[in-house]
Amino acid sequence: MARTTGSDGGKTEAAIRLAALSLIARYGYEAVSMRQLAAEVGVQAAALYRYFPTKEDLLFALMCEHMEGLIASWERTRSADGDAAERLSAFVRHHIRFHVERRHSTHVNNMELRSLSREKLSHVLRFRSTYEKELRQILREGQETGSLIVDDPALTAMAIIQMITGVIVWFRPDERLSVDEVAEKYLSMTMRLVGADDKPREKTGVHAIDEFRAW
Amino acid sequence: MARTTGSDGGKTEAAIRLAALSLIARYGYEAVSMRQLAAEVGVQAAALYRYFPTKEDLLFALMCEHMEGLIASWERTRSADGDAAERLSAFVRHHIRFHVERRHSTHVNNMELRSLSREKLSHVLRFRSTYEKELRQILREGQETGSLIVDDPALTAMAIIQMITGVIVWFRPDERLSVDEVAEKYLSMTMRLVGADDKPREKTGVHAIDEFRAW
DNA sequence: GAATTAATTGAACGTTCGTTTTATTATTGA
DNA sequence: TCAATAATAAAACGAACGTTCAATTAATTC
Repeated sequence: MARTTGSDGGKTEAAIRLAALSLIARYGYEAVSMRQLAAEVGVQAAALYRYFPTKEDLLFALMCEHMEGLIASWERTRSADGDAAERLSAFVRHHIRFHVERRHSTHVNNMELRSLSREKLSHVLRFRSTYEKELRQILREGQETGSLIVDDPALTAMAIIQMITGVIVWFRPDERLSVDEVAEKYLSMTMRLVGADDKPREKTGVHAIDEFRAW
Repeated sequence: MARTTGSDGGKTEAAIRLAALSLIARYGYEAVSMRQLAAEVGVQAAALYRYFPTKEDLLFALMCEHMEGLIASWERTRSADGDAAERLSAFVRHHIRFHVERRHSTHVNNMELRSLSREKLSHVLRFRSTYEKELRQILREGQETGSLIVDDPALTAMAIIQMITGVIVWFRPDERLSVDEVAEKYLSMTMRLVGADDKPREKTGVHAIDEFRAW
């Protein structure tokens, strides 16, 4: 046998990406074999090589897609106006929602960096650094205007990102808390962490994003 | 050839554990082969099986050693007296120091859980839960006495642990910051996060641990 | 409807994996 | 000094790995 009825390159590639994210998130990149992935897609292992030249290229493609999506989504969401506290609120809310809605690719991006070659790794790290710089700039502005308590913007940015990304380690939808409830709790902790009161952000930040997200 | 001159079971096992932590932390459990590990130790692969029945048992032993050490170290450090803020300070300082000093085994414990079988996994998770409960109890006490702002003790405990464990991802000794400087910065952020001022902890917490750590 | 292209199969390649077995040597204790 | 035991080497096991190649069929184009 050979080409199957109804086969479509576009759909097959999408199915490969989806299955790969799910399997790698659960078992790890090294532990997932190309045959296992092919079986999940419902195809022979050789068919995968029509879409991705090597296993590592597949991993790299998944990571790039995630990071490009993250940066593009934040660029669509962020607003130039607003003080540092308001922009920080928007950043935290967006970050948590984006990552909770993409648990698998977030896991892959956080856990599988060591499986990339030097060049591919530095490519992904450049994406990361672009994104982290957004948070650092918000913190630095808050530090300069005195509206936020930020001892070390770079260190604080790492601490905040690790805290709010950590949601996906334990959070599962359909539990006692919704995504939005969790996001608000993490936002409160983040704002206290930088010495900003809850009050101002509740007046401004919430509804601007509410409209965008169509609650 | 067979037994080599000067060979010693105790030293060989220790060398295996050390090399395994280093290799697995760098390349990941699945990516490290028994032959690669044996070469790092300076021994043949078959010799490893005199100390660990399987590769997974080796990983499990490394994880248990780390968690038992963490819990025992905290039990030696913690003090029954002091308010919630003081006990939280001690917890954060101890956590950061312990993990920074054991970067490799911390990495292995955080990244390789998925490579364990169900039974071994639940064994390690029980260690984790024992340790996390210590932090939750501190936060709950602070919540009940009103000395700390804690909306949800379990959620706050996860957020704090993920933030302060994240140090090992970016922190390297011999840089612009020492371990203790980093620990103090994270402590400040943690205390603000739970709405506790810097002032009281600087008076009490620091010196009690200073003596223990022989600064 | 014939030619071309897209999509996939099935078999095979050489390599590496975790692990076992057997033999051999160093050390220890009587 | 000699048996017993501890520690290792060397070779081999079958299984699984990522990947390639040739053959084959479905869809598309003219």
